[in-house]
Amino acid sequence: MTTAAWLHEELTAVIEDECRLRGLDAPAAVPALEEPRDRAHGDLAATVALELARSWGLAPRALAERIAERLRPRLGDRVQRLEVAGPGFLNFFLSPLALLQDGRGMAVDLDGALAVDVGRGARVLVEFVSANPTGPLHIGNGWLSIYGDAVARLLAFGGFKVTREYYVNDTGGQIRTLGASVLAAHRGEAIPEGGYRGAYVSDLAASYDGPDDVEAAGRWAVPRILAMIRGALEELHIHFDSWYSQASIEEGGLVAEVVAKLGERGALYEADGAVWFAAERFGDVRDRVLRKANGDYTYLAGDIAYHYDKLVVRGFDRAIDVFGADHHGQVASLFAALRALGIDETRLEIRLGQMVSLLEDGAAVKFSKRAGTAVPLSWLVDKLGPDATRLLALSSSIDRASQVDLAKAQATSSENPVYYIQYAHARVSALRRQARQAGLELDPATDWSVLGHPRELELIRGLLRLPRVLATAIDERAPHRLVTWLLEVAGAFHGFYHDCPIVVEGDDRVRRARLALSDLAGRAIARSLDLIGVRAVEEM
RNA sequence: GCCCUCGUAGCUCAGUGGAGAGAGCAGCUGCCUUCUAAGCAGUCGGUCGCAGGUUCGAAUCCUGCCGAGGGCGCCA
Repeated sequence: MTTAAWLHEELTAVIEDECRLRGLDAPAAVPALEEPRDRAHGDLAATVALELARSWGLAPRALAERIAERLRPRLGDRVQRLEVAGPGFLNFFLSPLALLQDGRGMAVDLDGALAVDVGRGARVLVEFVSANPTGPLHIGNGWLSIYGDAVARLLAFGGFKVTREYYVNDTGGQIRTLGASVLAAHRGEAIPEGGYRGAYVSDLAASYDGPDDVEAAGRWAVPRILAMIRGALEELHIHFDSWYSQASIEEGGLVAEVVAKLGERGALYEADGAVWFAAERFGDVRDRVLRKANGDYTYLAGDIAYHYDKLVVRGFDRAIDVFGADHHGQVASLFAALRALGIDETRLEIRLGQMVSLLEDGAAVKFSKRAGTAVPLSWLVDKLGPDATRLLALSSSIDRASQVDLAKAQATSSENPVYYIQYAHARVSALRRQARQAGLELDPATDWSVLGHPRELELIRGLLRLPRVLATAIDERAPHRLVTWLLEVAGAFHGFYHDCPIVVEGDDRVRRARLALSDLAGRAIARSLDLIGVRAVEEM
């Protein structure tokens, strides 16, 4: 057991005992100990006294003193000092021994230390990218593809059975527009108003040999464009388990079936020759058309059927959609439809990523296919490589509209954070090689008690933070938290490496312990990099 | 007009109920005859958009305002 877990147990025991003495109900749970930002406040801190003071009718400080007094005799040599500070914080100063024990424990069983099983085998469908197959992916698409892929990796690590799916919008007006663009280019005519003008259109048109029909040309072009999209994703090590066709849902009759189901539940009405979904009654901001006056189904009708397919027909326990903020308008409608269909809406989770823009000459330029400001994803990957691209995309939260400074991303590529992290791993790899050559055996269970340098302790503290960070990253679907941790721990490792000789150290016991610590850092970094899909290199 | 998201250092961003707010880049200053200097150390830099409120405690929660982005189609 880690020191933090053990302290939490002791603290809980004291508080429960104190409750009995006072005839009070024990709190549902004593919050976990926190790591204060300021080391002057100890290694771990508890805020229970502040939280319980009111209901116990005591001054927080007095309550903290009382808890501290009861706790002190139980602490032994793993805690150097317990002090009450500020308004009533309980600050624990651990003995180096406790940290070293925890570090050694983690080194001996890293898998055990990191294990989280929040998924319990639940089947989750993660839908992401799903960009219309009318042109190559741009950087904005790319950012969210990388995010979706990292979330899928995290969920799989967290015990979910994950399926990655790309929803292919291979039907409807845009495909006709695409077909018309290809045909026009094929005939050497001008691209029609509102059509697709990229170079890929003329490339495709050159090899088009089908009939002179807009539908046919569109259907012909889609798989070819999808191949381009797939290629760009493969470069980033993003693979899908399933490419799900919108047309197939329509042709299979599911759209009609689901619309009928909504009708049976009294959620539909007709007006102006169209079939409407009474979405407002189910929480949407307005009602929506599902079937147009001309008999065609709307995109929303297909999307509702698609989600019905995910959650009912295919029976996934959970569906996670990763959308760009420009699809924000769909969210309320989809949830309204789930409510109307009687499907537990908590099974659907929609992650909206804010828009990505390009920073050029200090001004943001939005990605727009029409305005011609969409930079192809593959262009950036060619410049930076998959690792730097992925790390750049994952270093900030998707809740924030991020700005990519292309000039900086390229010019400072050697100073890119990805190299800082990979360099730490490469250094560990070099140490392992040199240790082998020097006949120094790597043993995680070696005696760690010979360590104690501030750099060593700082690195161990950082490593011990990983289990909590990982759990949070999974829970919040926030891979950027792992990136933040990687940067911190890489920094701690570089500091340790700089000040603490390892293979060349004279004291053999210290050599072995430092090698074990380095090795642990390397494994923890490699594991985390793998979860965000960035390679851990052996040398640089 | 209504709805959603965001506003933190010159720039790009962490931190979303805990104690004097952090990192990287940019600027300035040191450190390579020992395991990779793609490194380490120091320094400069902030009314956490503004104003109220809730709380023992607010960058974090609530309200209003300002600013940015997105949405509000019988488009997809």
